Amino acid sequence: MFQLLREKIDVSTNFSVNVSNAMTEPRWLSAEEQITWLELREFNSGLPRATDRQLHQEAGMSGGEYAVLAAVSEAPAGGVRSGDLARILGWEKSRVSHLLRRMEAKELLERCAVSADGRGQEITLTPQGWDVVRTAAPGHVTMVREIVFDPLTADEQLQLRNSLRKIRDAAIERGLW
Amino acid sequence: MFQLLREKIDVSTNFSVNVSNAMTEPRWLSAEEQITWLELREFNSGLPRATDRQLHQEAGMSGGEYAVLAAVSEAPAGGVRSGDLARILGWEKSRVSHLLRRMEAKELLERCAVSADGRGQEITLTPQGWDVVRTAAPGHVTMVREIVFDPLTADEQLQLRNSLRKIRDAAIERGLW
DNA sequence: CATAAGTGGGTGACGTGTCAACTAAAACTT
DNA sequence: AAGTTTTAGTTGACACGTCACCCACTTATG
Repeated sequence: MFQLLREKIDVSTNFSVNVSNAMTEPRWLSAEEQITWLELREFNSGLPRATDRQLHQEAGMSGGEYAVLAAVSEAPAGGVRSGDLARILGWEKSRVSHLLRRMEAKELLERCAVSADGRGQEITLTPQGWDVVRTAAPGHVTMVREIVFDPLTADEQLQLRNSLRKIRDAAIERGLW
Repeated sequence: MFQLLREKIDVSTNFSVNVSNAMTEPRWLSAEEQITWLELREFNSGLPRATDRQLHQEAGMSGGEYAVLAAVSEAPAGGVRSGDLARILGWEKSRVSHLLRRMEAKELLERCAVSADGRGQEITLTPQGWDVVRTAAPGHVTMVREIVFDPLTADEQLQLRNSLRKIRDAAIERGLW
């Protein structure tokens, strides 16, 4: 009936959509649009699942952990503030906080108070942390290249990127992101 | 150092990558590729987050729940087998099982044993379940249209879909998906 | 100086997805 | 008919992201 997003008239159950919601009938998705939307959903879950699985199997690490290790490894020697980390990764503070706690428990990184600001802290990789990124990076980058770049021409890659950026920018502008 | 996926030579710490991993240095991502990859990651988390939020606020429902309700509403009157549901949605059986249990508790649907196959079951929407999809659908489809279709031309939509399909097909073929 | 407002960061509950192991009922096999 | 293998579906442990608060420290305002 509501095949993921399209309205399909079914004579056996005649109901009236939208008596209260809005005066105008929404613009339902066409068959074409629906295929695109499903492809998008499939992609949104499938790609992260695939890359996460690779990381997990080959490096015993989640995608989030990799992102954090990589971001911290990028930072100036002194360490990073966890708020900056949140900004760099575009994550919520609490998400960062939770993940840092788990990673600290695994001794991948250290959180130590910073003198200048009583509430701040600085994150540094432990030697183990360095080892882990270092050994994980080659396998991960290879996977990423194989899965997203190899199947596309340079032109398609650019087109794809631009389309995604357009969607994101428009959404941000409208406060939907 | 490992800025999410590119190698950045840092003279202060000279280590040798890949002593054990593989003989050949992996093909690191170029600056361009890296931007694309980050855009992809951002998209993969951002779009579901945005649509889920809309659904949650306006319909008190998760994206997964919407998908199940929609899929079941599409099915022939007799109900769906949960295995078919898993196939339709492309989900794991356990994922479906967990979600069905929660949704049954909310009385959005019913699971009843089917006579023909002793281990099977058929899922049917409750009247409440119907109500919920029916009222949620217009708002959700509007959101989807605004966030992914409105910002793109018809041509871009098609290009996008094709690129995503290419990536997915190649990944499936290689067993990466 | 005191008090209010803002900021850096943490906490706990909750819903979710994954994996691996499991039960029970078909469906083959000989 | 007895044993083996599939198949349908469940369960539990675990990691994760979100949300809504909360706490401690800093900064601005009076």
